Amino acid sequence: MRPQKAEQILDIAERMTRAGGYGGFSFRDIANEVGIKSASVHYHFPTKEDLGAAMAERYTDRFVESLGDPRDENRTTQDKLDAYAAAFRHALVEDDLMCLCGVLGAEISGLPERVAQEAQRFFDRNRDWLAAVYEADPSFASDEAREAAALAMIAKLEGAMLVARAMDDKTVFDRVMSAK
Amino acid sequence: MRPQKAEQILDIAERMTRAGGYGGFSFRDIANEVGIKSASVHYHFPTKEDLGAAMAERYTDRFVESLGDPRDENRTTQDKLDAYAAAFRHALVEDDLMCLCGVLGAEISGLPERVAQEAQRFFDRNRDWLAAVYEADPSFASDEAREAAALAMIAKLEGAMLVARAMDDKTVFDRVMSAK
DNA sequence: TAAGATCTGCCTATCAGTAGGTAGGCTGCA
DNA sequence: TGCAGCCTACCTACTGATAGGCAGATCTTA
Repeated sequence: MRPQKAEQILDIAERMTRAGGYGGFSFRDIANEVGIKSASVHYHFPTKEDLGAAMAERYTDRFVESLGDPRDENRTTQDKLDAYAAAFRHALVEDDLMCLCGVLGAEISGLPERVAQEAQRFFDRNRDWLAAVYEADPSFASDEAREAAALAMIAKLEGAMLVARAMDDKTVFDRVMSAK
Repeated sequence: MRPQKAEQILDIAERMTRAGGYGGFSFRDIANEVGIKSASVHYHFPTKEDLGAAMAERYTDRFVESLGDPRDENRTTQDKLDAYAAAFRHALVEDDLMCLCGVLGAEISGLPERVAQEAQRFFDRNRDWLAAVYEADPSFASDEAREAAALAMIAKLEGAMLVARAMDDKTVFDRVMSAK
């Protein structure tokens, strides 16, 4: 288990990053909010890259874990897909923030290596989860088709979040998701 | 007309922003590449907000202008939509960069006001262009339906770009766009 | 069980580097 | 002569990061 203070630091860094990107937080910003000095933040996370990678790793693990088992036979495929979309919707509407790895993905070539790797892992894990869900759908004939559908679903959701935030209109998300 | 040097400055700022976000360029970065001093960049664009807003404005104007007339009767609806998707594809594959306003949209709450406004204008203009294209499609019964379809198209394209870059795999874009 | 050693979590102080931004001067061209 | 365009030189504020120290908890061992 990570110390409570470290979790608190990650909470704040995550919120600031989801609002303004990887450059949107500094060790001093975080320290001020936690109520410690910036040098003490370095005690928990030696470098900004360490902090960024830990933040993205935790986000991905939590997110994928919240989705549950993609092969759970007690839930329909549609239920799982609805729950998947609801996870994104929650991040946008409840948190009033962008998806962390969506933000990081947008500025990926400006990120430290390990942060970029963790951001990439989010999308790999999401694709795998959705592709596993689609295994129960006989209308998909191949792994390639399932993977393409998975990527399309992720893209639509990330895009819907991004556009909703950019246009400063959260109804955009629902309109995109229910468009024919 | 803007002086040639100012255009060059915007070119470099745009490329750097599309790679690493609004925080991904500095006046010094740009000055070094242009071959002048950072103080001279301030001569052309007094503040970073001025530069950022001009960059986003130029990007939007060029992009929308390249799309042509959405009500042009010499082109089919499908042709126009294909050309629209191709414009995004070009930005990703040819430039090897994210959409400028996609990046800005992702970090929108951390942007200076006028830059955020220009980013928003990109999406407004795109929505209007697509909605106008859909006017020729009788399967859309209302302005609301056309607007929803327009937003869904933008979201899918921005999302496809974002995911393709985050996963460091440009084939993702085509797979998303051709998924059933 | 007492004494010493070590660990945790924070502090102060400071660093070199970079950020955006400004004042004022030089140069060459219309 | 005037001004566009660039320069030098500088500013303040902030960046991530490091060194060294200190109080208190915890562990070790004689």
